[in-house]
Amino acid sequence: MKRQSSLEFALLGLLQQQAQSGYDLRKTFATTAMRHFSDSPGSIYPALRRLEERRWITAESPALPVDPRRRRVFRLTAAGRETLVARISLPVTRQDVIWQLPELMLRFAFMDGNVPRATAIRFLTDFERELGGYVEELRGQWEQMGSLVSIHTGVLAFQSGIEGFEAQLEWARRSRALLAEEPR
Amino acid sequence: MKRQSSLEFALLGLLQQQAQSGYDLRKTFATTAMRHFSDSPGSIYPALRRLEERRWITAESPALPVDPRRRRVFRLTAAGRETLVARISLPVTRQDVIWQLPELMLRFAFMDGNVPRATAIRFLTDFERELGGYVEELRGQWEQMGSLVSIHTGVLAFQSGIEGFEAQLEWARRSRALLAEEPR
DNA sequence: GTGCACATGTAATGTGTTACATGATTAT
DNA sequence: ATAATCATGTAACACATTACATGTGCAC
Repeated sequence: MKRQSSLEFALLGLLQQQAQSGYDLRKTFATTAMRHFSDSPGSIYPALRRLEERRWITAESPALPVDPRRRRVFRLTAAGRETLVARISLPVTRQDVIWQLPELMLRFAFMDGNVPRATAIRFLTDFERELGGYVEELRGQWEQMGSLVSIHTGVLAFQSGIEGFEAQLEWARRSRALLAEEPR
Repeated sequence: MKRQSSLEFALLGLLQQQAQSGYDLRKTFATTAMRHFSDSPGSIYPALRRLEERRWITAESPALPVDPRRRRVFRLTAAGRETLVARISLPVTRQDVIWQLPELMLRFAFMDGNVPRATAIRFLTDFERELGGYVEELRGQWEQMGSLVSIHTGVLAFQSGIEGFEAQLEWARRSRALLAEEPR
């Protein structure tokens, strides 16, 4: 039961949306908002091979008789889809909001078409609870840092973190309301 | 000219503030806002040894004749201090705001007592410029995602990212004003 | 015909993670 | 006495990064 890496998860999610080649995926990582993933061939091709070995994706050789550019287009298998859905549906823990915020957002982003809307709403509910608790905890620490006689960059940096989390909280509340209202 | 890891940088910064043992550092990582660093012994002790080998820190044996608990208290050397200051003073690039935001905040947090206030102000100026540019770019992508007939979690997740960055921008502007006003 | 984008891959290296291991001191 | 905390360490493993390597098709 080895936990797959974030990169592998991202690859599964992208391949669920659209069957494509390693090169296509690299371009996505290089040019879109998923930039924080490396687009280096040394990370992506080995990761694709691992997914292939686990039978979560398959490579179909492209338009015949031969594609001179030997492109390999990958698509999700049923097992891959299951893995993806399982990962997306994981509960939101305090550990996640502390250490894995980007991955949580990725999970939310991949929910479309993979899980019912109720799951997305539950995700946001849990997210608000855990993140809210964490922000309170941080606030407590912040107050103990004492009335700053002069301005310390350390305290300011800490504040920046809190405000970032608060923005995410706000976003979650708004998004949950949107999803709840929205018909269908 | 090998680039040191974020962990090594964090260790240098903490040791500059206070000479302490590996165990103390682990506790800091485990309990404070620097939680996103692992507190596992398998990461910290080897990292401390690397820093020791490069002569950036030294271990002094504690209160003699013998500390039965064989605590090793580390402190920065002059060379270590130089390394720390150099890393803190690095220019803020677009790459940094995209891929290394947490590390940027760490650099800002460690500025106190290590670099003049003007450096902190310049940091924020550059930070605002680069982050502002990146946010504009993201907004452009967002508009091209098209008027969402229905609400997609993907689009919402994207929005969350933008709003997070905007919160950081706001913070930078406010903090820069504070630093500029503040006397001394 | 030269350079660039397409397309995939391997090898070396460093480092973070997890799990394991050891032993002393303090609290109950 | 015995559990928890203090304190440091190693070994196995997986993974990301960087650099290198190869070759095609197309545009100018």
